[in-house]
Amino acid sequence: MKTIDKAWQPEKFEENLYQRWEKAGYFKPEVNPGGEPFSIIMPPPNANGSLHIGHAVFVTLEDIMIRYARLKGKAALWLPGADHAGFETQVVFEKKLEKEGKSRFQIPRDELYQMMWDFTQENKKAMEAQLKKLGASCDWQREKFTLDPDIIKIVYETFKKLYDDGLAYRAFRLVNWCPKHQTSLSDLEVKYEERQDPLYYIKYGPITVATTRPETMFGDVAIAVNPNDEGYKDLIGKSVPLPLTDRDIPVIADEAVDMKFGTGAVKVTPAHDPTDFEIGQRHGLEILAVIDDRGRLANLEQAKAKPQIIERLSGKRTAEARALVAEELDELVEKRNENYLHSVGVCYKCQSVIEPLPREQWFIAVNKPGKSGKILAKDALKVVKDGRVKFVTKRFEKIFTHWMENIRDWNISRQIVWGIRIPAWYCQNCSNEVATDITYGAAVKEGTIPGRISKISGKPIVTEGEKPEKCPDCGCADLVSDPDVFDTWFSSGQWPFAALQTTKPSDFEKFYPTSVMETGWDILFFWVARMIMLGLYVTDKVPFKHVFLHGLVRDKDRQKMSKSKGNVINPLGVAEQYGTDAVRMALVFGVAAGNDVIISEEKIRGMRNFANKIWNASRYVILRVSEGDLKTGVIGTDKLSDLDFIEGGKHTVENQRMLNEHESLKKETTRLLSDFKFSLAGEKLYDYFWHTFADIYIEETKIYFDKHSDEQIKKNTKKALVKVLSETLIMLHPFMPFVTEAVWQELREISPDLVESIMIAEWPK
RNA sequence: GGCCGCUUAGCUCAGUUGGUAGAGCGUCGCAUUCACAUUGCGAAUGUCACAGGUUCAAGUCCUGUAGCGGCCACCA
Repeated sequence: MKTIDKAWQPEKFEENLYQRWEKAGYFKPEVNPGGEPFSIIMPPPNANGSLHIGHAVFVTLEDIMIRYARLKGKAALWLPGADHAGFETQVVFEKKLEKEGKSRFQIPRDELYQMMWDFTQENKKAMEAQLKKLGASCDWQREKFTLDPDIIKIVYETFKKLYDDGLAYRAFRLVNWCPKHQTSLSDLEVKYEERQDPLYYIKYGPITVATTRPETMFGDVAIAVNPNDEGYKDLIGKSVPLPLTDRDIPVIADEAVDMKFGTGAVKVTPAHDPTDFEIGQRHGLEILAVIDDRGRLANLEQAKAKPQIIERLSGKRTAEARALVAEELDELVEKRNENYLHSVGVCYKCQSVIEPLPREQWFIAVNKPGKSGKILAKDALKVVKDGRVKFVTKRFEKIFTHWMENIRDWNISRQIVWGIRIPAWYCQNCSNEVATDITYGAAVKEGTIPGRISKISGKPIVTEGEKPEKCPDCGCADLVSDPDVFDTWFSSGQWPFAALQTTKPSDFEKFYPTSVMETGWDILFFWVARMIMLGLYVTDKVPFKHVFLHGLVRDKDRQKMSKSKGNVINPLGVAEQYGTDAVRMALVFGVAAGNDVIISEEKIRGMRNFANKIWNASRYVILRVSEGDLKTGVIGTDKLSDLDFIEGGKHTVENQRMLNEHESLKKETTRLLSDFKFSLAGEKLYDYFWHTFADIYIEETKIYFDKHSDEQIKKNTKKALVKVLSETLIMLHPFMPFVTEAVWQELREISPDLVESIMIAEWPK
């Protein structure tokens, strides 16, 4: 005697169902061998923590797309992965070390790398379990990690290709330096804050200059004025004394100087200010650095500072030095504008003020043609304009275009250990900068990372290119490797093709370009833009045909979720409490594409109620059709062998109306899903199932099950119930995979023609 | 400074090619051993920010105004 539970109990089903699906191979594209390829590369979550509610959004949306495609008979591949996440992870790990009273600067490079390797592997494992809990139907056998040796090999090949093409180059430039993390950052990783600081007016002999940063004056190499500024005409070409030092600096003329700002004269510090750097380049000025890696005054001897100044200021942090310099200058400070409002660049992770420092680093040229004729930014703009890459919410296309049109060269060197080591070597003898002849194929150097053996190649994993035998310029073997690692986005920018080229031999051929890239709009520039540029550059094809961007998750008061505000919803926690289906549905319901996702526990509870509604309405159908006992839930023995209606059979008007409405629902839902309108499709199904199928139709059937004795009508009504229910379940399945499958299995008891799993059912036509 | 978006029921938001305003949560009344109280039935609440315009018809298209939010930008 089989019974059916009175309520939907997700905890009783979810884990088992997921395991069954995975074991049956349903997550693999091979379940639909002849199907049209459909592919999504999962944005690999950072392996430095656990999944948060934002991850649940992408899992839900991508799983909806994949399950829908699979039900439509496509060979649907969802390729999972995890990201080592370079700097991000190192920041997390450094915090962890700090709590233990340690500093990363005390730990040898290889040892630190090893520690972080273990750290990310642990996180990765936990994240995989969490993705499964959320019902992600991705192909785990194709899972990739951004530090897999075969991925590193591809990243090296790309770098080499860019280098040979003249698009990856090493240059001595001003970079964004975080003095806390002691690494450079890309322009995107610098945030700007409005601040009020004093603006000092300082007398340099006959000229007064205005500055917010008097402490950089030791690096001054000139005074610049606008060539059209009558007031300074006579001074151009003359020299003025640099206070607190024993040297003079020239007065030069440059168009970049705004006559109306301050006194119309600027101190020029090429080593510590981007505009000044450019002025310096134009006039061939010395780059005199007086701030070190830790953001402290240094090199004051070379700057010819007076001895007592060197004594007093060397090693002082810039903020502290600022006040001290003002003090030393004394009456040379003509006046101070105390509350000058300006924006200051800070590190996006630690809010330390960014110091522009001159450093030798690797850059990617984005606006200039390579020898190949390719221009990264321009080519990327073109494919978007052509519609070869379509943004699902059109407005992001404008944002993308605007950014891409104003993009500047990209600094990819990071002075950290966690990441892919830049495979470049420098000759010690011929002082010739670069001797980078990268042999990437055998990316192996014994003992670099002790004890770390690749599962794939069986060789030790390293993050360095193989050392070239000799310098191509002078022939010596005295080569040293670049100590830096790549910006993590340089490797993740290659993710779609790199991942597909390293899973199965035919995957790239079959699944690239991928169908959809679904991710958060906050990484539109960081990631999506770079994927388009690099994907196009390396493969000559776009990496994806559609970009679907989702927003930020906020609470019901529109507040961003954060640990400090205490409004964080842990997706796994609420999934445990209300069921995964409820969480998933709550994350798409009422959310327009690209908009922020507003979530609250009440909303999740509402969707839990819906899951229960599905369960109970189905329970009713199963008990009715099988002639079971509605009260106890004991399923009867009657079965429906096929769902075709009896020839010439009679239908009640209610049946007929129901079947008609169901037909239009199918059309509508299919259209909405194909159009990426997940929210509308979900709402439609919700409304239909609850307020039409359950509230109206089922209620109507009660009447004629009780009152009519016509067997043919009864039979047709049963068939209509099962047909409408089973097809609606299939349509709901992408949204709520667990309850729909659980019900499907019960339904098979009374309708044996249904396929063994709803996952491999056919999308209703 | 440039660009983008938002303004619809008490709250949070949908609204698909312009065709008599919707959902979730909440509120009020009634029902209750009949699939489901994780329920059913019924009810209330909106000059769709404001001002113009196009149209037979505008929440939906155009122009302007106000408020809010976001992104980008090297102002010493």
